[in-house]
Amino acid sequence: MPQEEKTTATRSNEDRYDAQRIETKWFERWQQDQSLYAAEPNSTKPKYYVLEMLPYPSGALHMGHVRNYSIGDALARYMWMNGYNVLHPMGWDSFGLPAENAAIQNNTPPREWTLRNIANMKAQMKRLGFAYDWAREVTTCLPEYYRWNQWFFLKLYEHGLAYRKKSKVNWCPKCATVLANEQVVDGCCWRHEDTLVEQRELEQWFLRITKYSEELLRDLEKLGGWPEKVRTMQRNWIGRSAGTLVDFDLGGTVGPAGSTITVFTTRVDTIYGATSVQLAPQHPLVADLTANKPELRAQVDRLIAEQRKAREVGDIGEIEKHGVNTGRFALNPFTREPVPIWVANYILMDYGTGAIMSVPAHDERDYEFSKKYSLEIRLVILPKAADLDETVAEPSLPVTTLNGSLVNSGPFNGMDCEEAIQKMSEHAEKHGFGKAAVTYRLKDWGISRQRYWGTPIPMLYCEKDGIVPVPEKDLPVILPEKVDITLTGGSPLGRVPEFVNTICPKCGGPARRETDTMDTFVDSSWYFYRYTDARNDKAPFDSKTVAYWFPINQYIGGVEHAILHLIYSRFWTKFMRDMGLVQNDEPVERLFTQGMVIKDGAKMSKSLGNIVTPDEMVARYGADAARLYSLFAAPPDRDLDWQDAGIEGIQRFLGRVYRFAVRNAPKAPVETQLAASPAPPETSPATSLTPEARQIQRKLHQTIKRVSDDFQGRWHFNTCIAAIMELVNDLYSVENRVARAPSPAEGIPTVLLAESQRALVLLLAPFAPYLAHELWEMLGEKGSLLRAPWPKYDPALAKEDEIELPVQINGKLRSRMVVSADAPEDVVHDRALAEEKIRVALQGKQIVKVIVVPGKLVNIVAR
RNA sequence: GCGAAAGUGGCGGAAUUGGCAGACGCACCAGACUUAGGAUCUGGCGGGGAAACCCAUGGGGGUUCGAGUCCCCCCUUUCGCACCA
Repeated sequence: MPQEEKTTATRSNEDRYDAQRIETKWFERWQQDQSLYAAEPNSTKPKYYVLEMLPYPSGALHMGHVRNYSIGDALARYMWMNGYNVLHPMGWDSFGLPAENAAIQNNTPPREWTLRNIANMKAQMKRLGFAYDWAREVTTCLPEYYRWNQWFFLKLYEHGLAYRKKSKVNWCPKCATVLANEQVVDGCCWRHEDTLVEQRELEQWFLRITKYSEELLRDLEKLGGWPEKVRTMQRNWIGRSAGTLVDFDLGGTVGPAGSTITVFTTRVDTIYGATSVQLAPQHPLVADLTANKPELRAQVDRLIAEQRKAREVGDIGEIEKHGVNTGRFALNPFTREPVPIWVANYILMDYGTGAIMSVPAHDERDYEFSKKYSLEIRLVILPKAADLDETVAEPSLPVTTLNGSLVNSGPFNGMDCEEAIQKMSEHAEKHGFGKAAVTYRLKDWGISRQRYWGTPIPMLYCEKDGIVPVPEKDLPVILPEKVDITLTGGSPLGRVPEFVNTICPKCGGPARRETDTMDTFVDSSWYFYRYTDARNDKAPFDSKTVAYWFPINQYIGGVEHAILHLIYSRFWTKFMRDMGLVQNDEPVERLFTQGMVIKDGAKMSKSLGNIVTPDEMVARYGADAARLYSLFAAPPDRDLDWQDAGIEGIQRFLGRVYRFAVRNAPKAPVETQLAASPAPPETSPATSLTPEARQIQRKLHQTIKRVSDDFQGRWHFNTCIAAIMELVNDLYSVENRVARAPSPAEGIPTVLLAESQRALVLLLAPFAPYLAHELWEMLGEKGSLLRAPWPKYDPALAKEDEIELPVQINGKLRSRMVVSADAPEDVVHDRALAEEKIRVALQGKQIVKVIVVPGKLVNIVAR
């Protein structure tokens, strides 16, 4: 190659990296082939289902989306290149409140607003070059999708898993609708963190997710590919607690005849020490206890106010314990002793039974409370340690250990706590005043929403036949278009007579439709099954097709869905399995939660004005640069601090790659220089290479190894992109050295150069697809880059010939020496001691020990 | 209060099993090419010191030939849980 061509860059337009030109060219080509990223039907390849969480079409993509999809797209492309049949779809979680709010503000119908946003965001995704199979696109707000929500609802109803009940529900005044428990955070609405959720008594549809409480908990053990953090959050949310229900008899003094107070306890072994019963202020019996006692009622109301206030502050744990004595008594069924009934502000109605037995000697809260009100404290458990220690007369209270034995407990004296819990539960059950029980924090999923933009619940109310499901053949129940959606006066659908008024399919008489719509988390509970068979109009999907693709091999999204979407969709899968629709117990094999994109130390948000938009980045730097930077700036599981200057560095790097390729573009078709397959060992044996060529070859194989390893393991794309940069830096540095060399024979063999360029393009393909395609074409390659085999590395060629070993004296660096990489230990040992600097430093000292760590260092211990 | 993760140059971040702390990138400095440079190429770049060297991974102890990495105590940040009976 003539030297003039290899010197530093010239200013010609040809070798300028013009991201817009390259990306526009390929963007247009990709638009013409809609099947480019389609999965192969009847493929013999192994399948791989990679999925990013579908977005809500809010209007435009933000950088968090770009990051999420850049990770998924890199993986999808990598798996394609590794010979997998890849499913990589995308869709729109397109029902929901923002569309209604926008409609109210801009006077645009929700449907129009939503579809316009989808069109915009889809165009953005395409421009960013994400490889989605758009033929499988799912849009949850269209009847072709939501009819299956309705179908599933009917199936749930048939199986007794959907039911209607009147109950206290969470109401957000700003959303003007009911919320699920999962949508309440610290007593406030998940969308309005400053808005306290109210309790309203309403008739609502619930899904019986609690039927699967135990399995949802147990199967978390199977999800080894999930972050431990997410599993812990789900475990906490399900909140399993094993204990005993015990009825305290009221002796007919309170409430209807035979009324009892049922308490839940995990420590029934301490029941002989129960010296009071505590009720939540909202407990139903409180009404009877306070009947004709306005003074008492007022005190209870004060307790309720205290609870509310603590919730508001979001710190119920810090509430000062207060209680009132009702003056009534309940019988401890074990001792037949009457104990006073109190109402206390620290007892929660929504946990357990809303009533507890108070055992001050063996529970910290009960101890604190009973001390305050001078209630009796009765010791019934002796810790083992205190038994042995003669000098301690009384163990310090409260004693909460399970490692003790019972005293003052009648026939149960002397038993271990564990044994006593079992025996006493059996005893209670045998005598009809209790039983072993498991309680969960998880409650049934309330899905009714008093809003317009959602799936209509396919139910009718007939005066004669009561609740009647819409017959399957009448699905979908279409969401009407022209609806007044202002926030006043309950469900908007209730104001559409032609929707509400219908005919009962049973009796033919008049009937009213349900006017609430479904929680949008219903939509996302099963959408990923629909992708496998997205255009099916006979069923939500074909079970055989699902069996081929499921479970999802890799799911990628934000950790904010750890308990909402990710627990609902696990429930949905288990229900569908029990229906025989799917075979898998769990929808997602591996879950990856990427970090947030932040800027200037805060999450990007309009109100803070620290927004960087993808459109802006694509226009200024190109899609490749935006994507590559979102992967390079931080490991994907950590938060990413966006810096505008950082993306410029990435753009420079892409320019360096491009210019190197242009300078060294093959003069003849590649086929004549290089065998068709990338088989480096044969094409360029290490032995005959100049040091420069060998350096490139070694770096090339090391880089392939590093990038491949990262995809297989840690997904630290920041370091593997850094590795590719190092390779490019080495290519530049060798190019420069060769250009300055006296003899042309020092050059890099054309074959090795071509091999390096080819591998470089392949390594970049998952991260920067536009540039990779451009260079692939420039190399004269004809086949699809997406299906080109991922490069292989040869460990022998990746190995260093010589290494620089540090030589330490007492752990301090004193010298360095270059040795052959496989030099035997004794040679390294002798060389180290012969080093000039070492000899000087060791003068007057005595060598105690020499530690040689092959390939790492030498440390001489001397005194 | 309990649990988890994190804390490394001016900045984002490397250091996969205890083995040269600071890879890669940004910013900055210098040189080259240039009418010009917000382009490109080359080199420098933790702090102190003239140098030999010394000091440095939130702070303090410890284990070890050797600690960013392991152990103990403490501080800060983020996240999760929080009177769960």
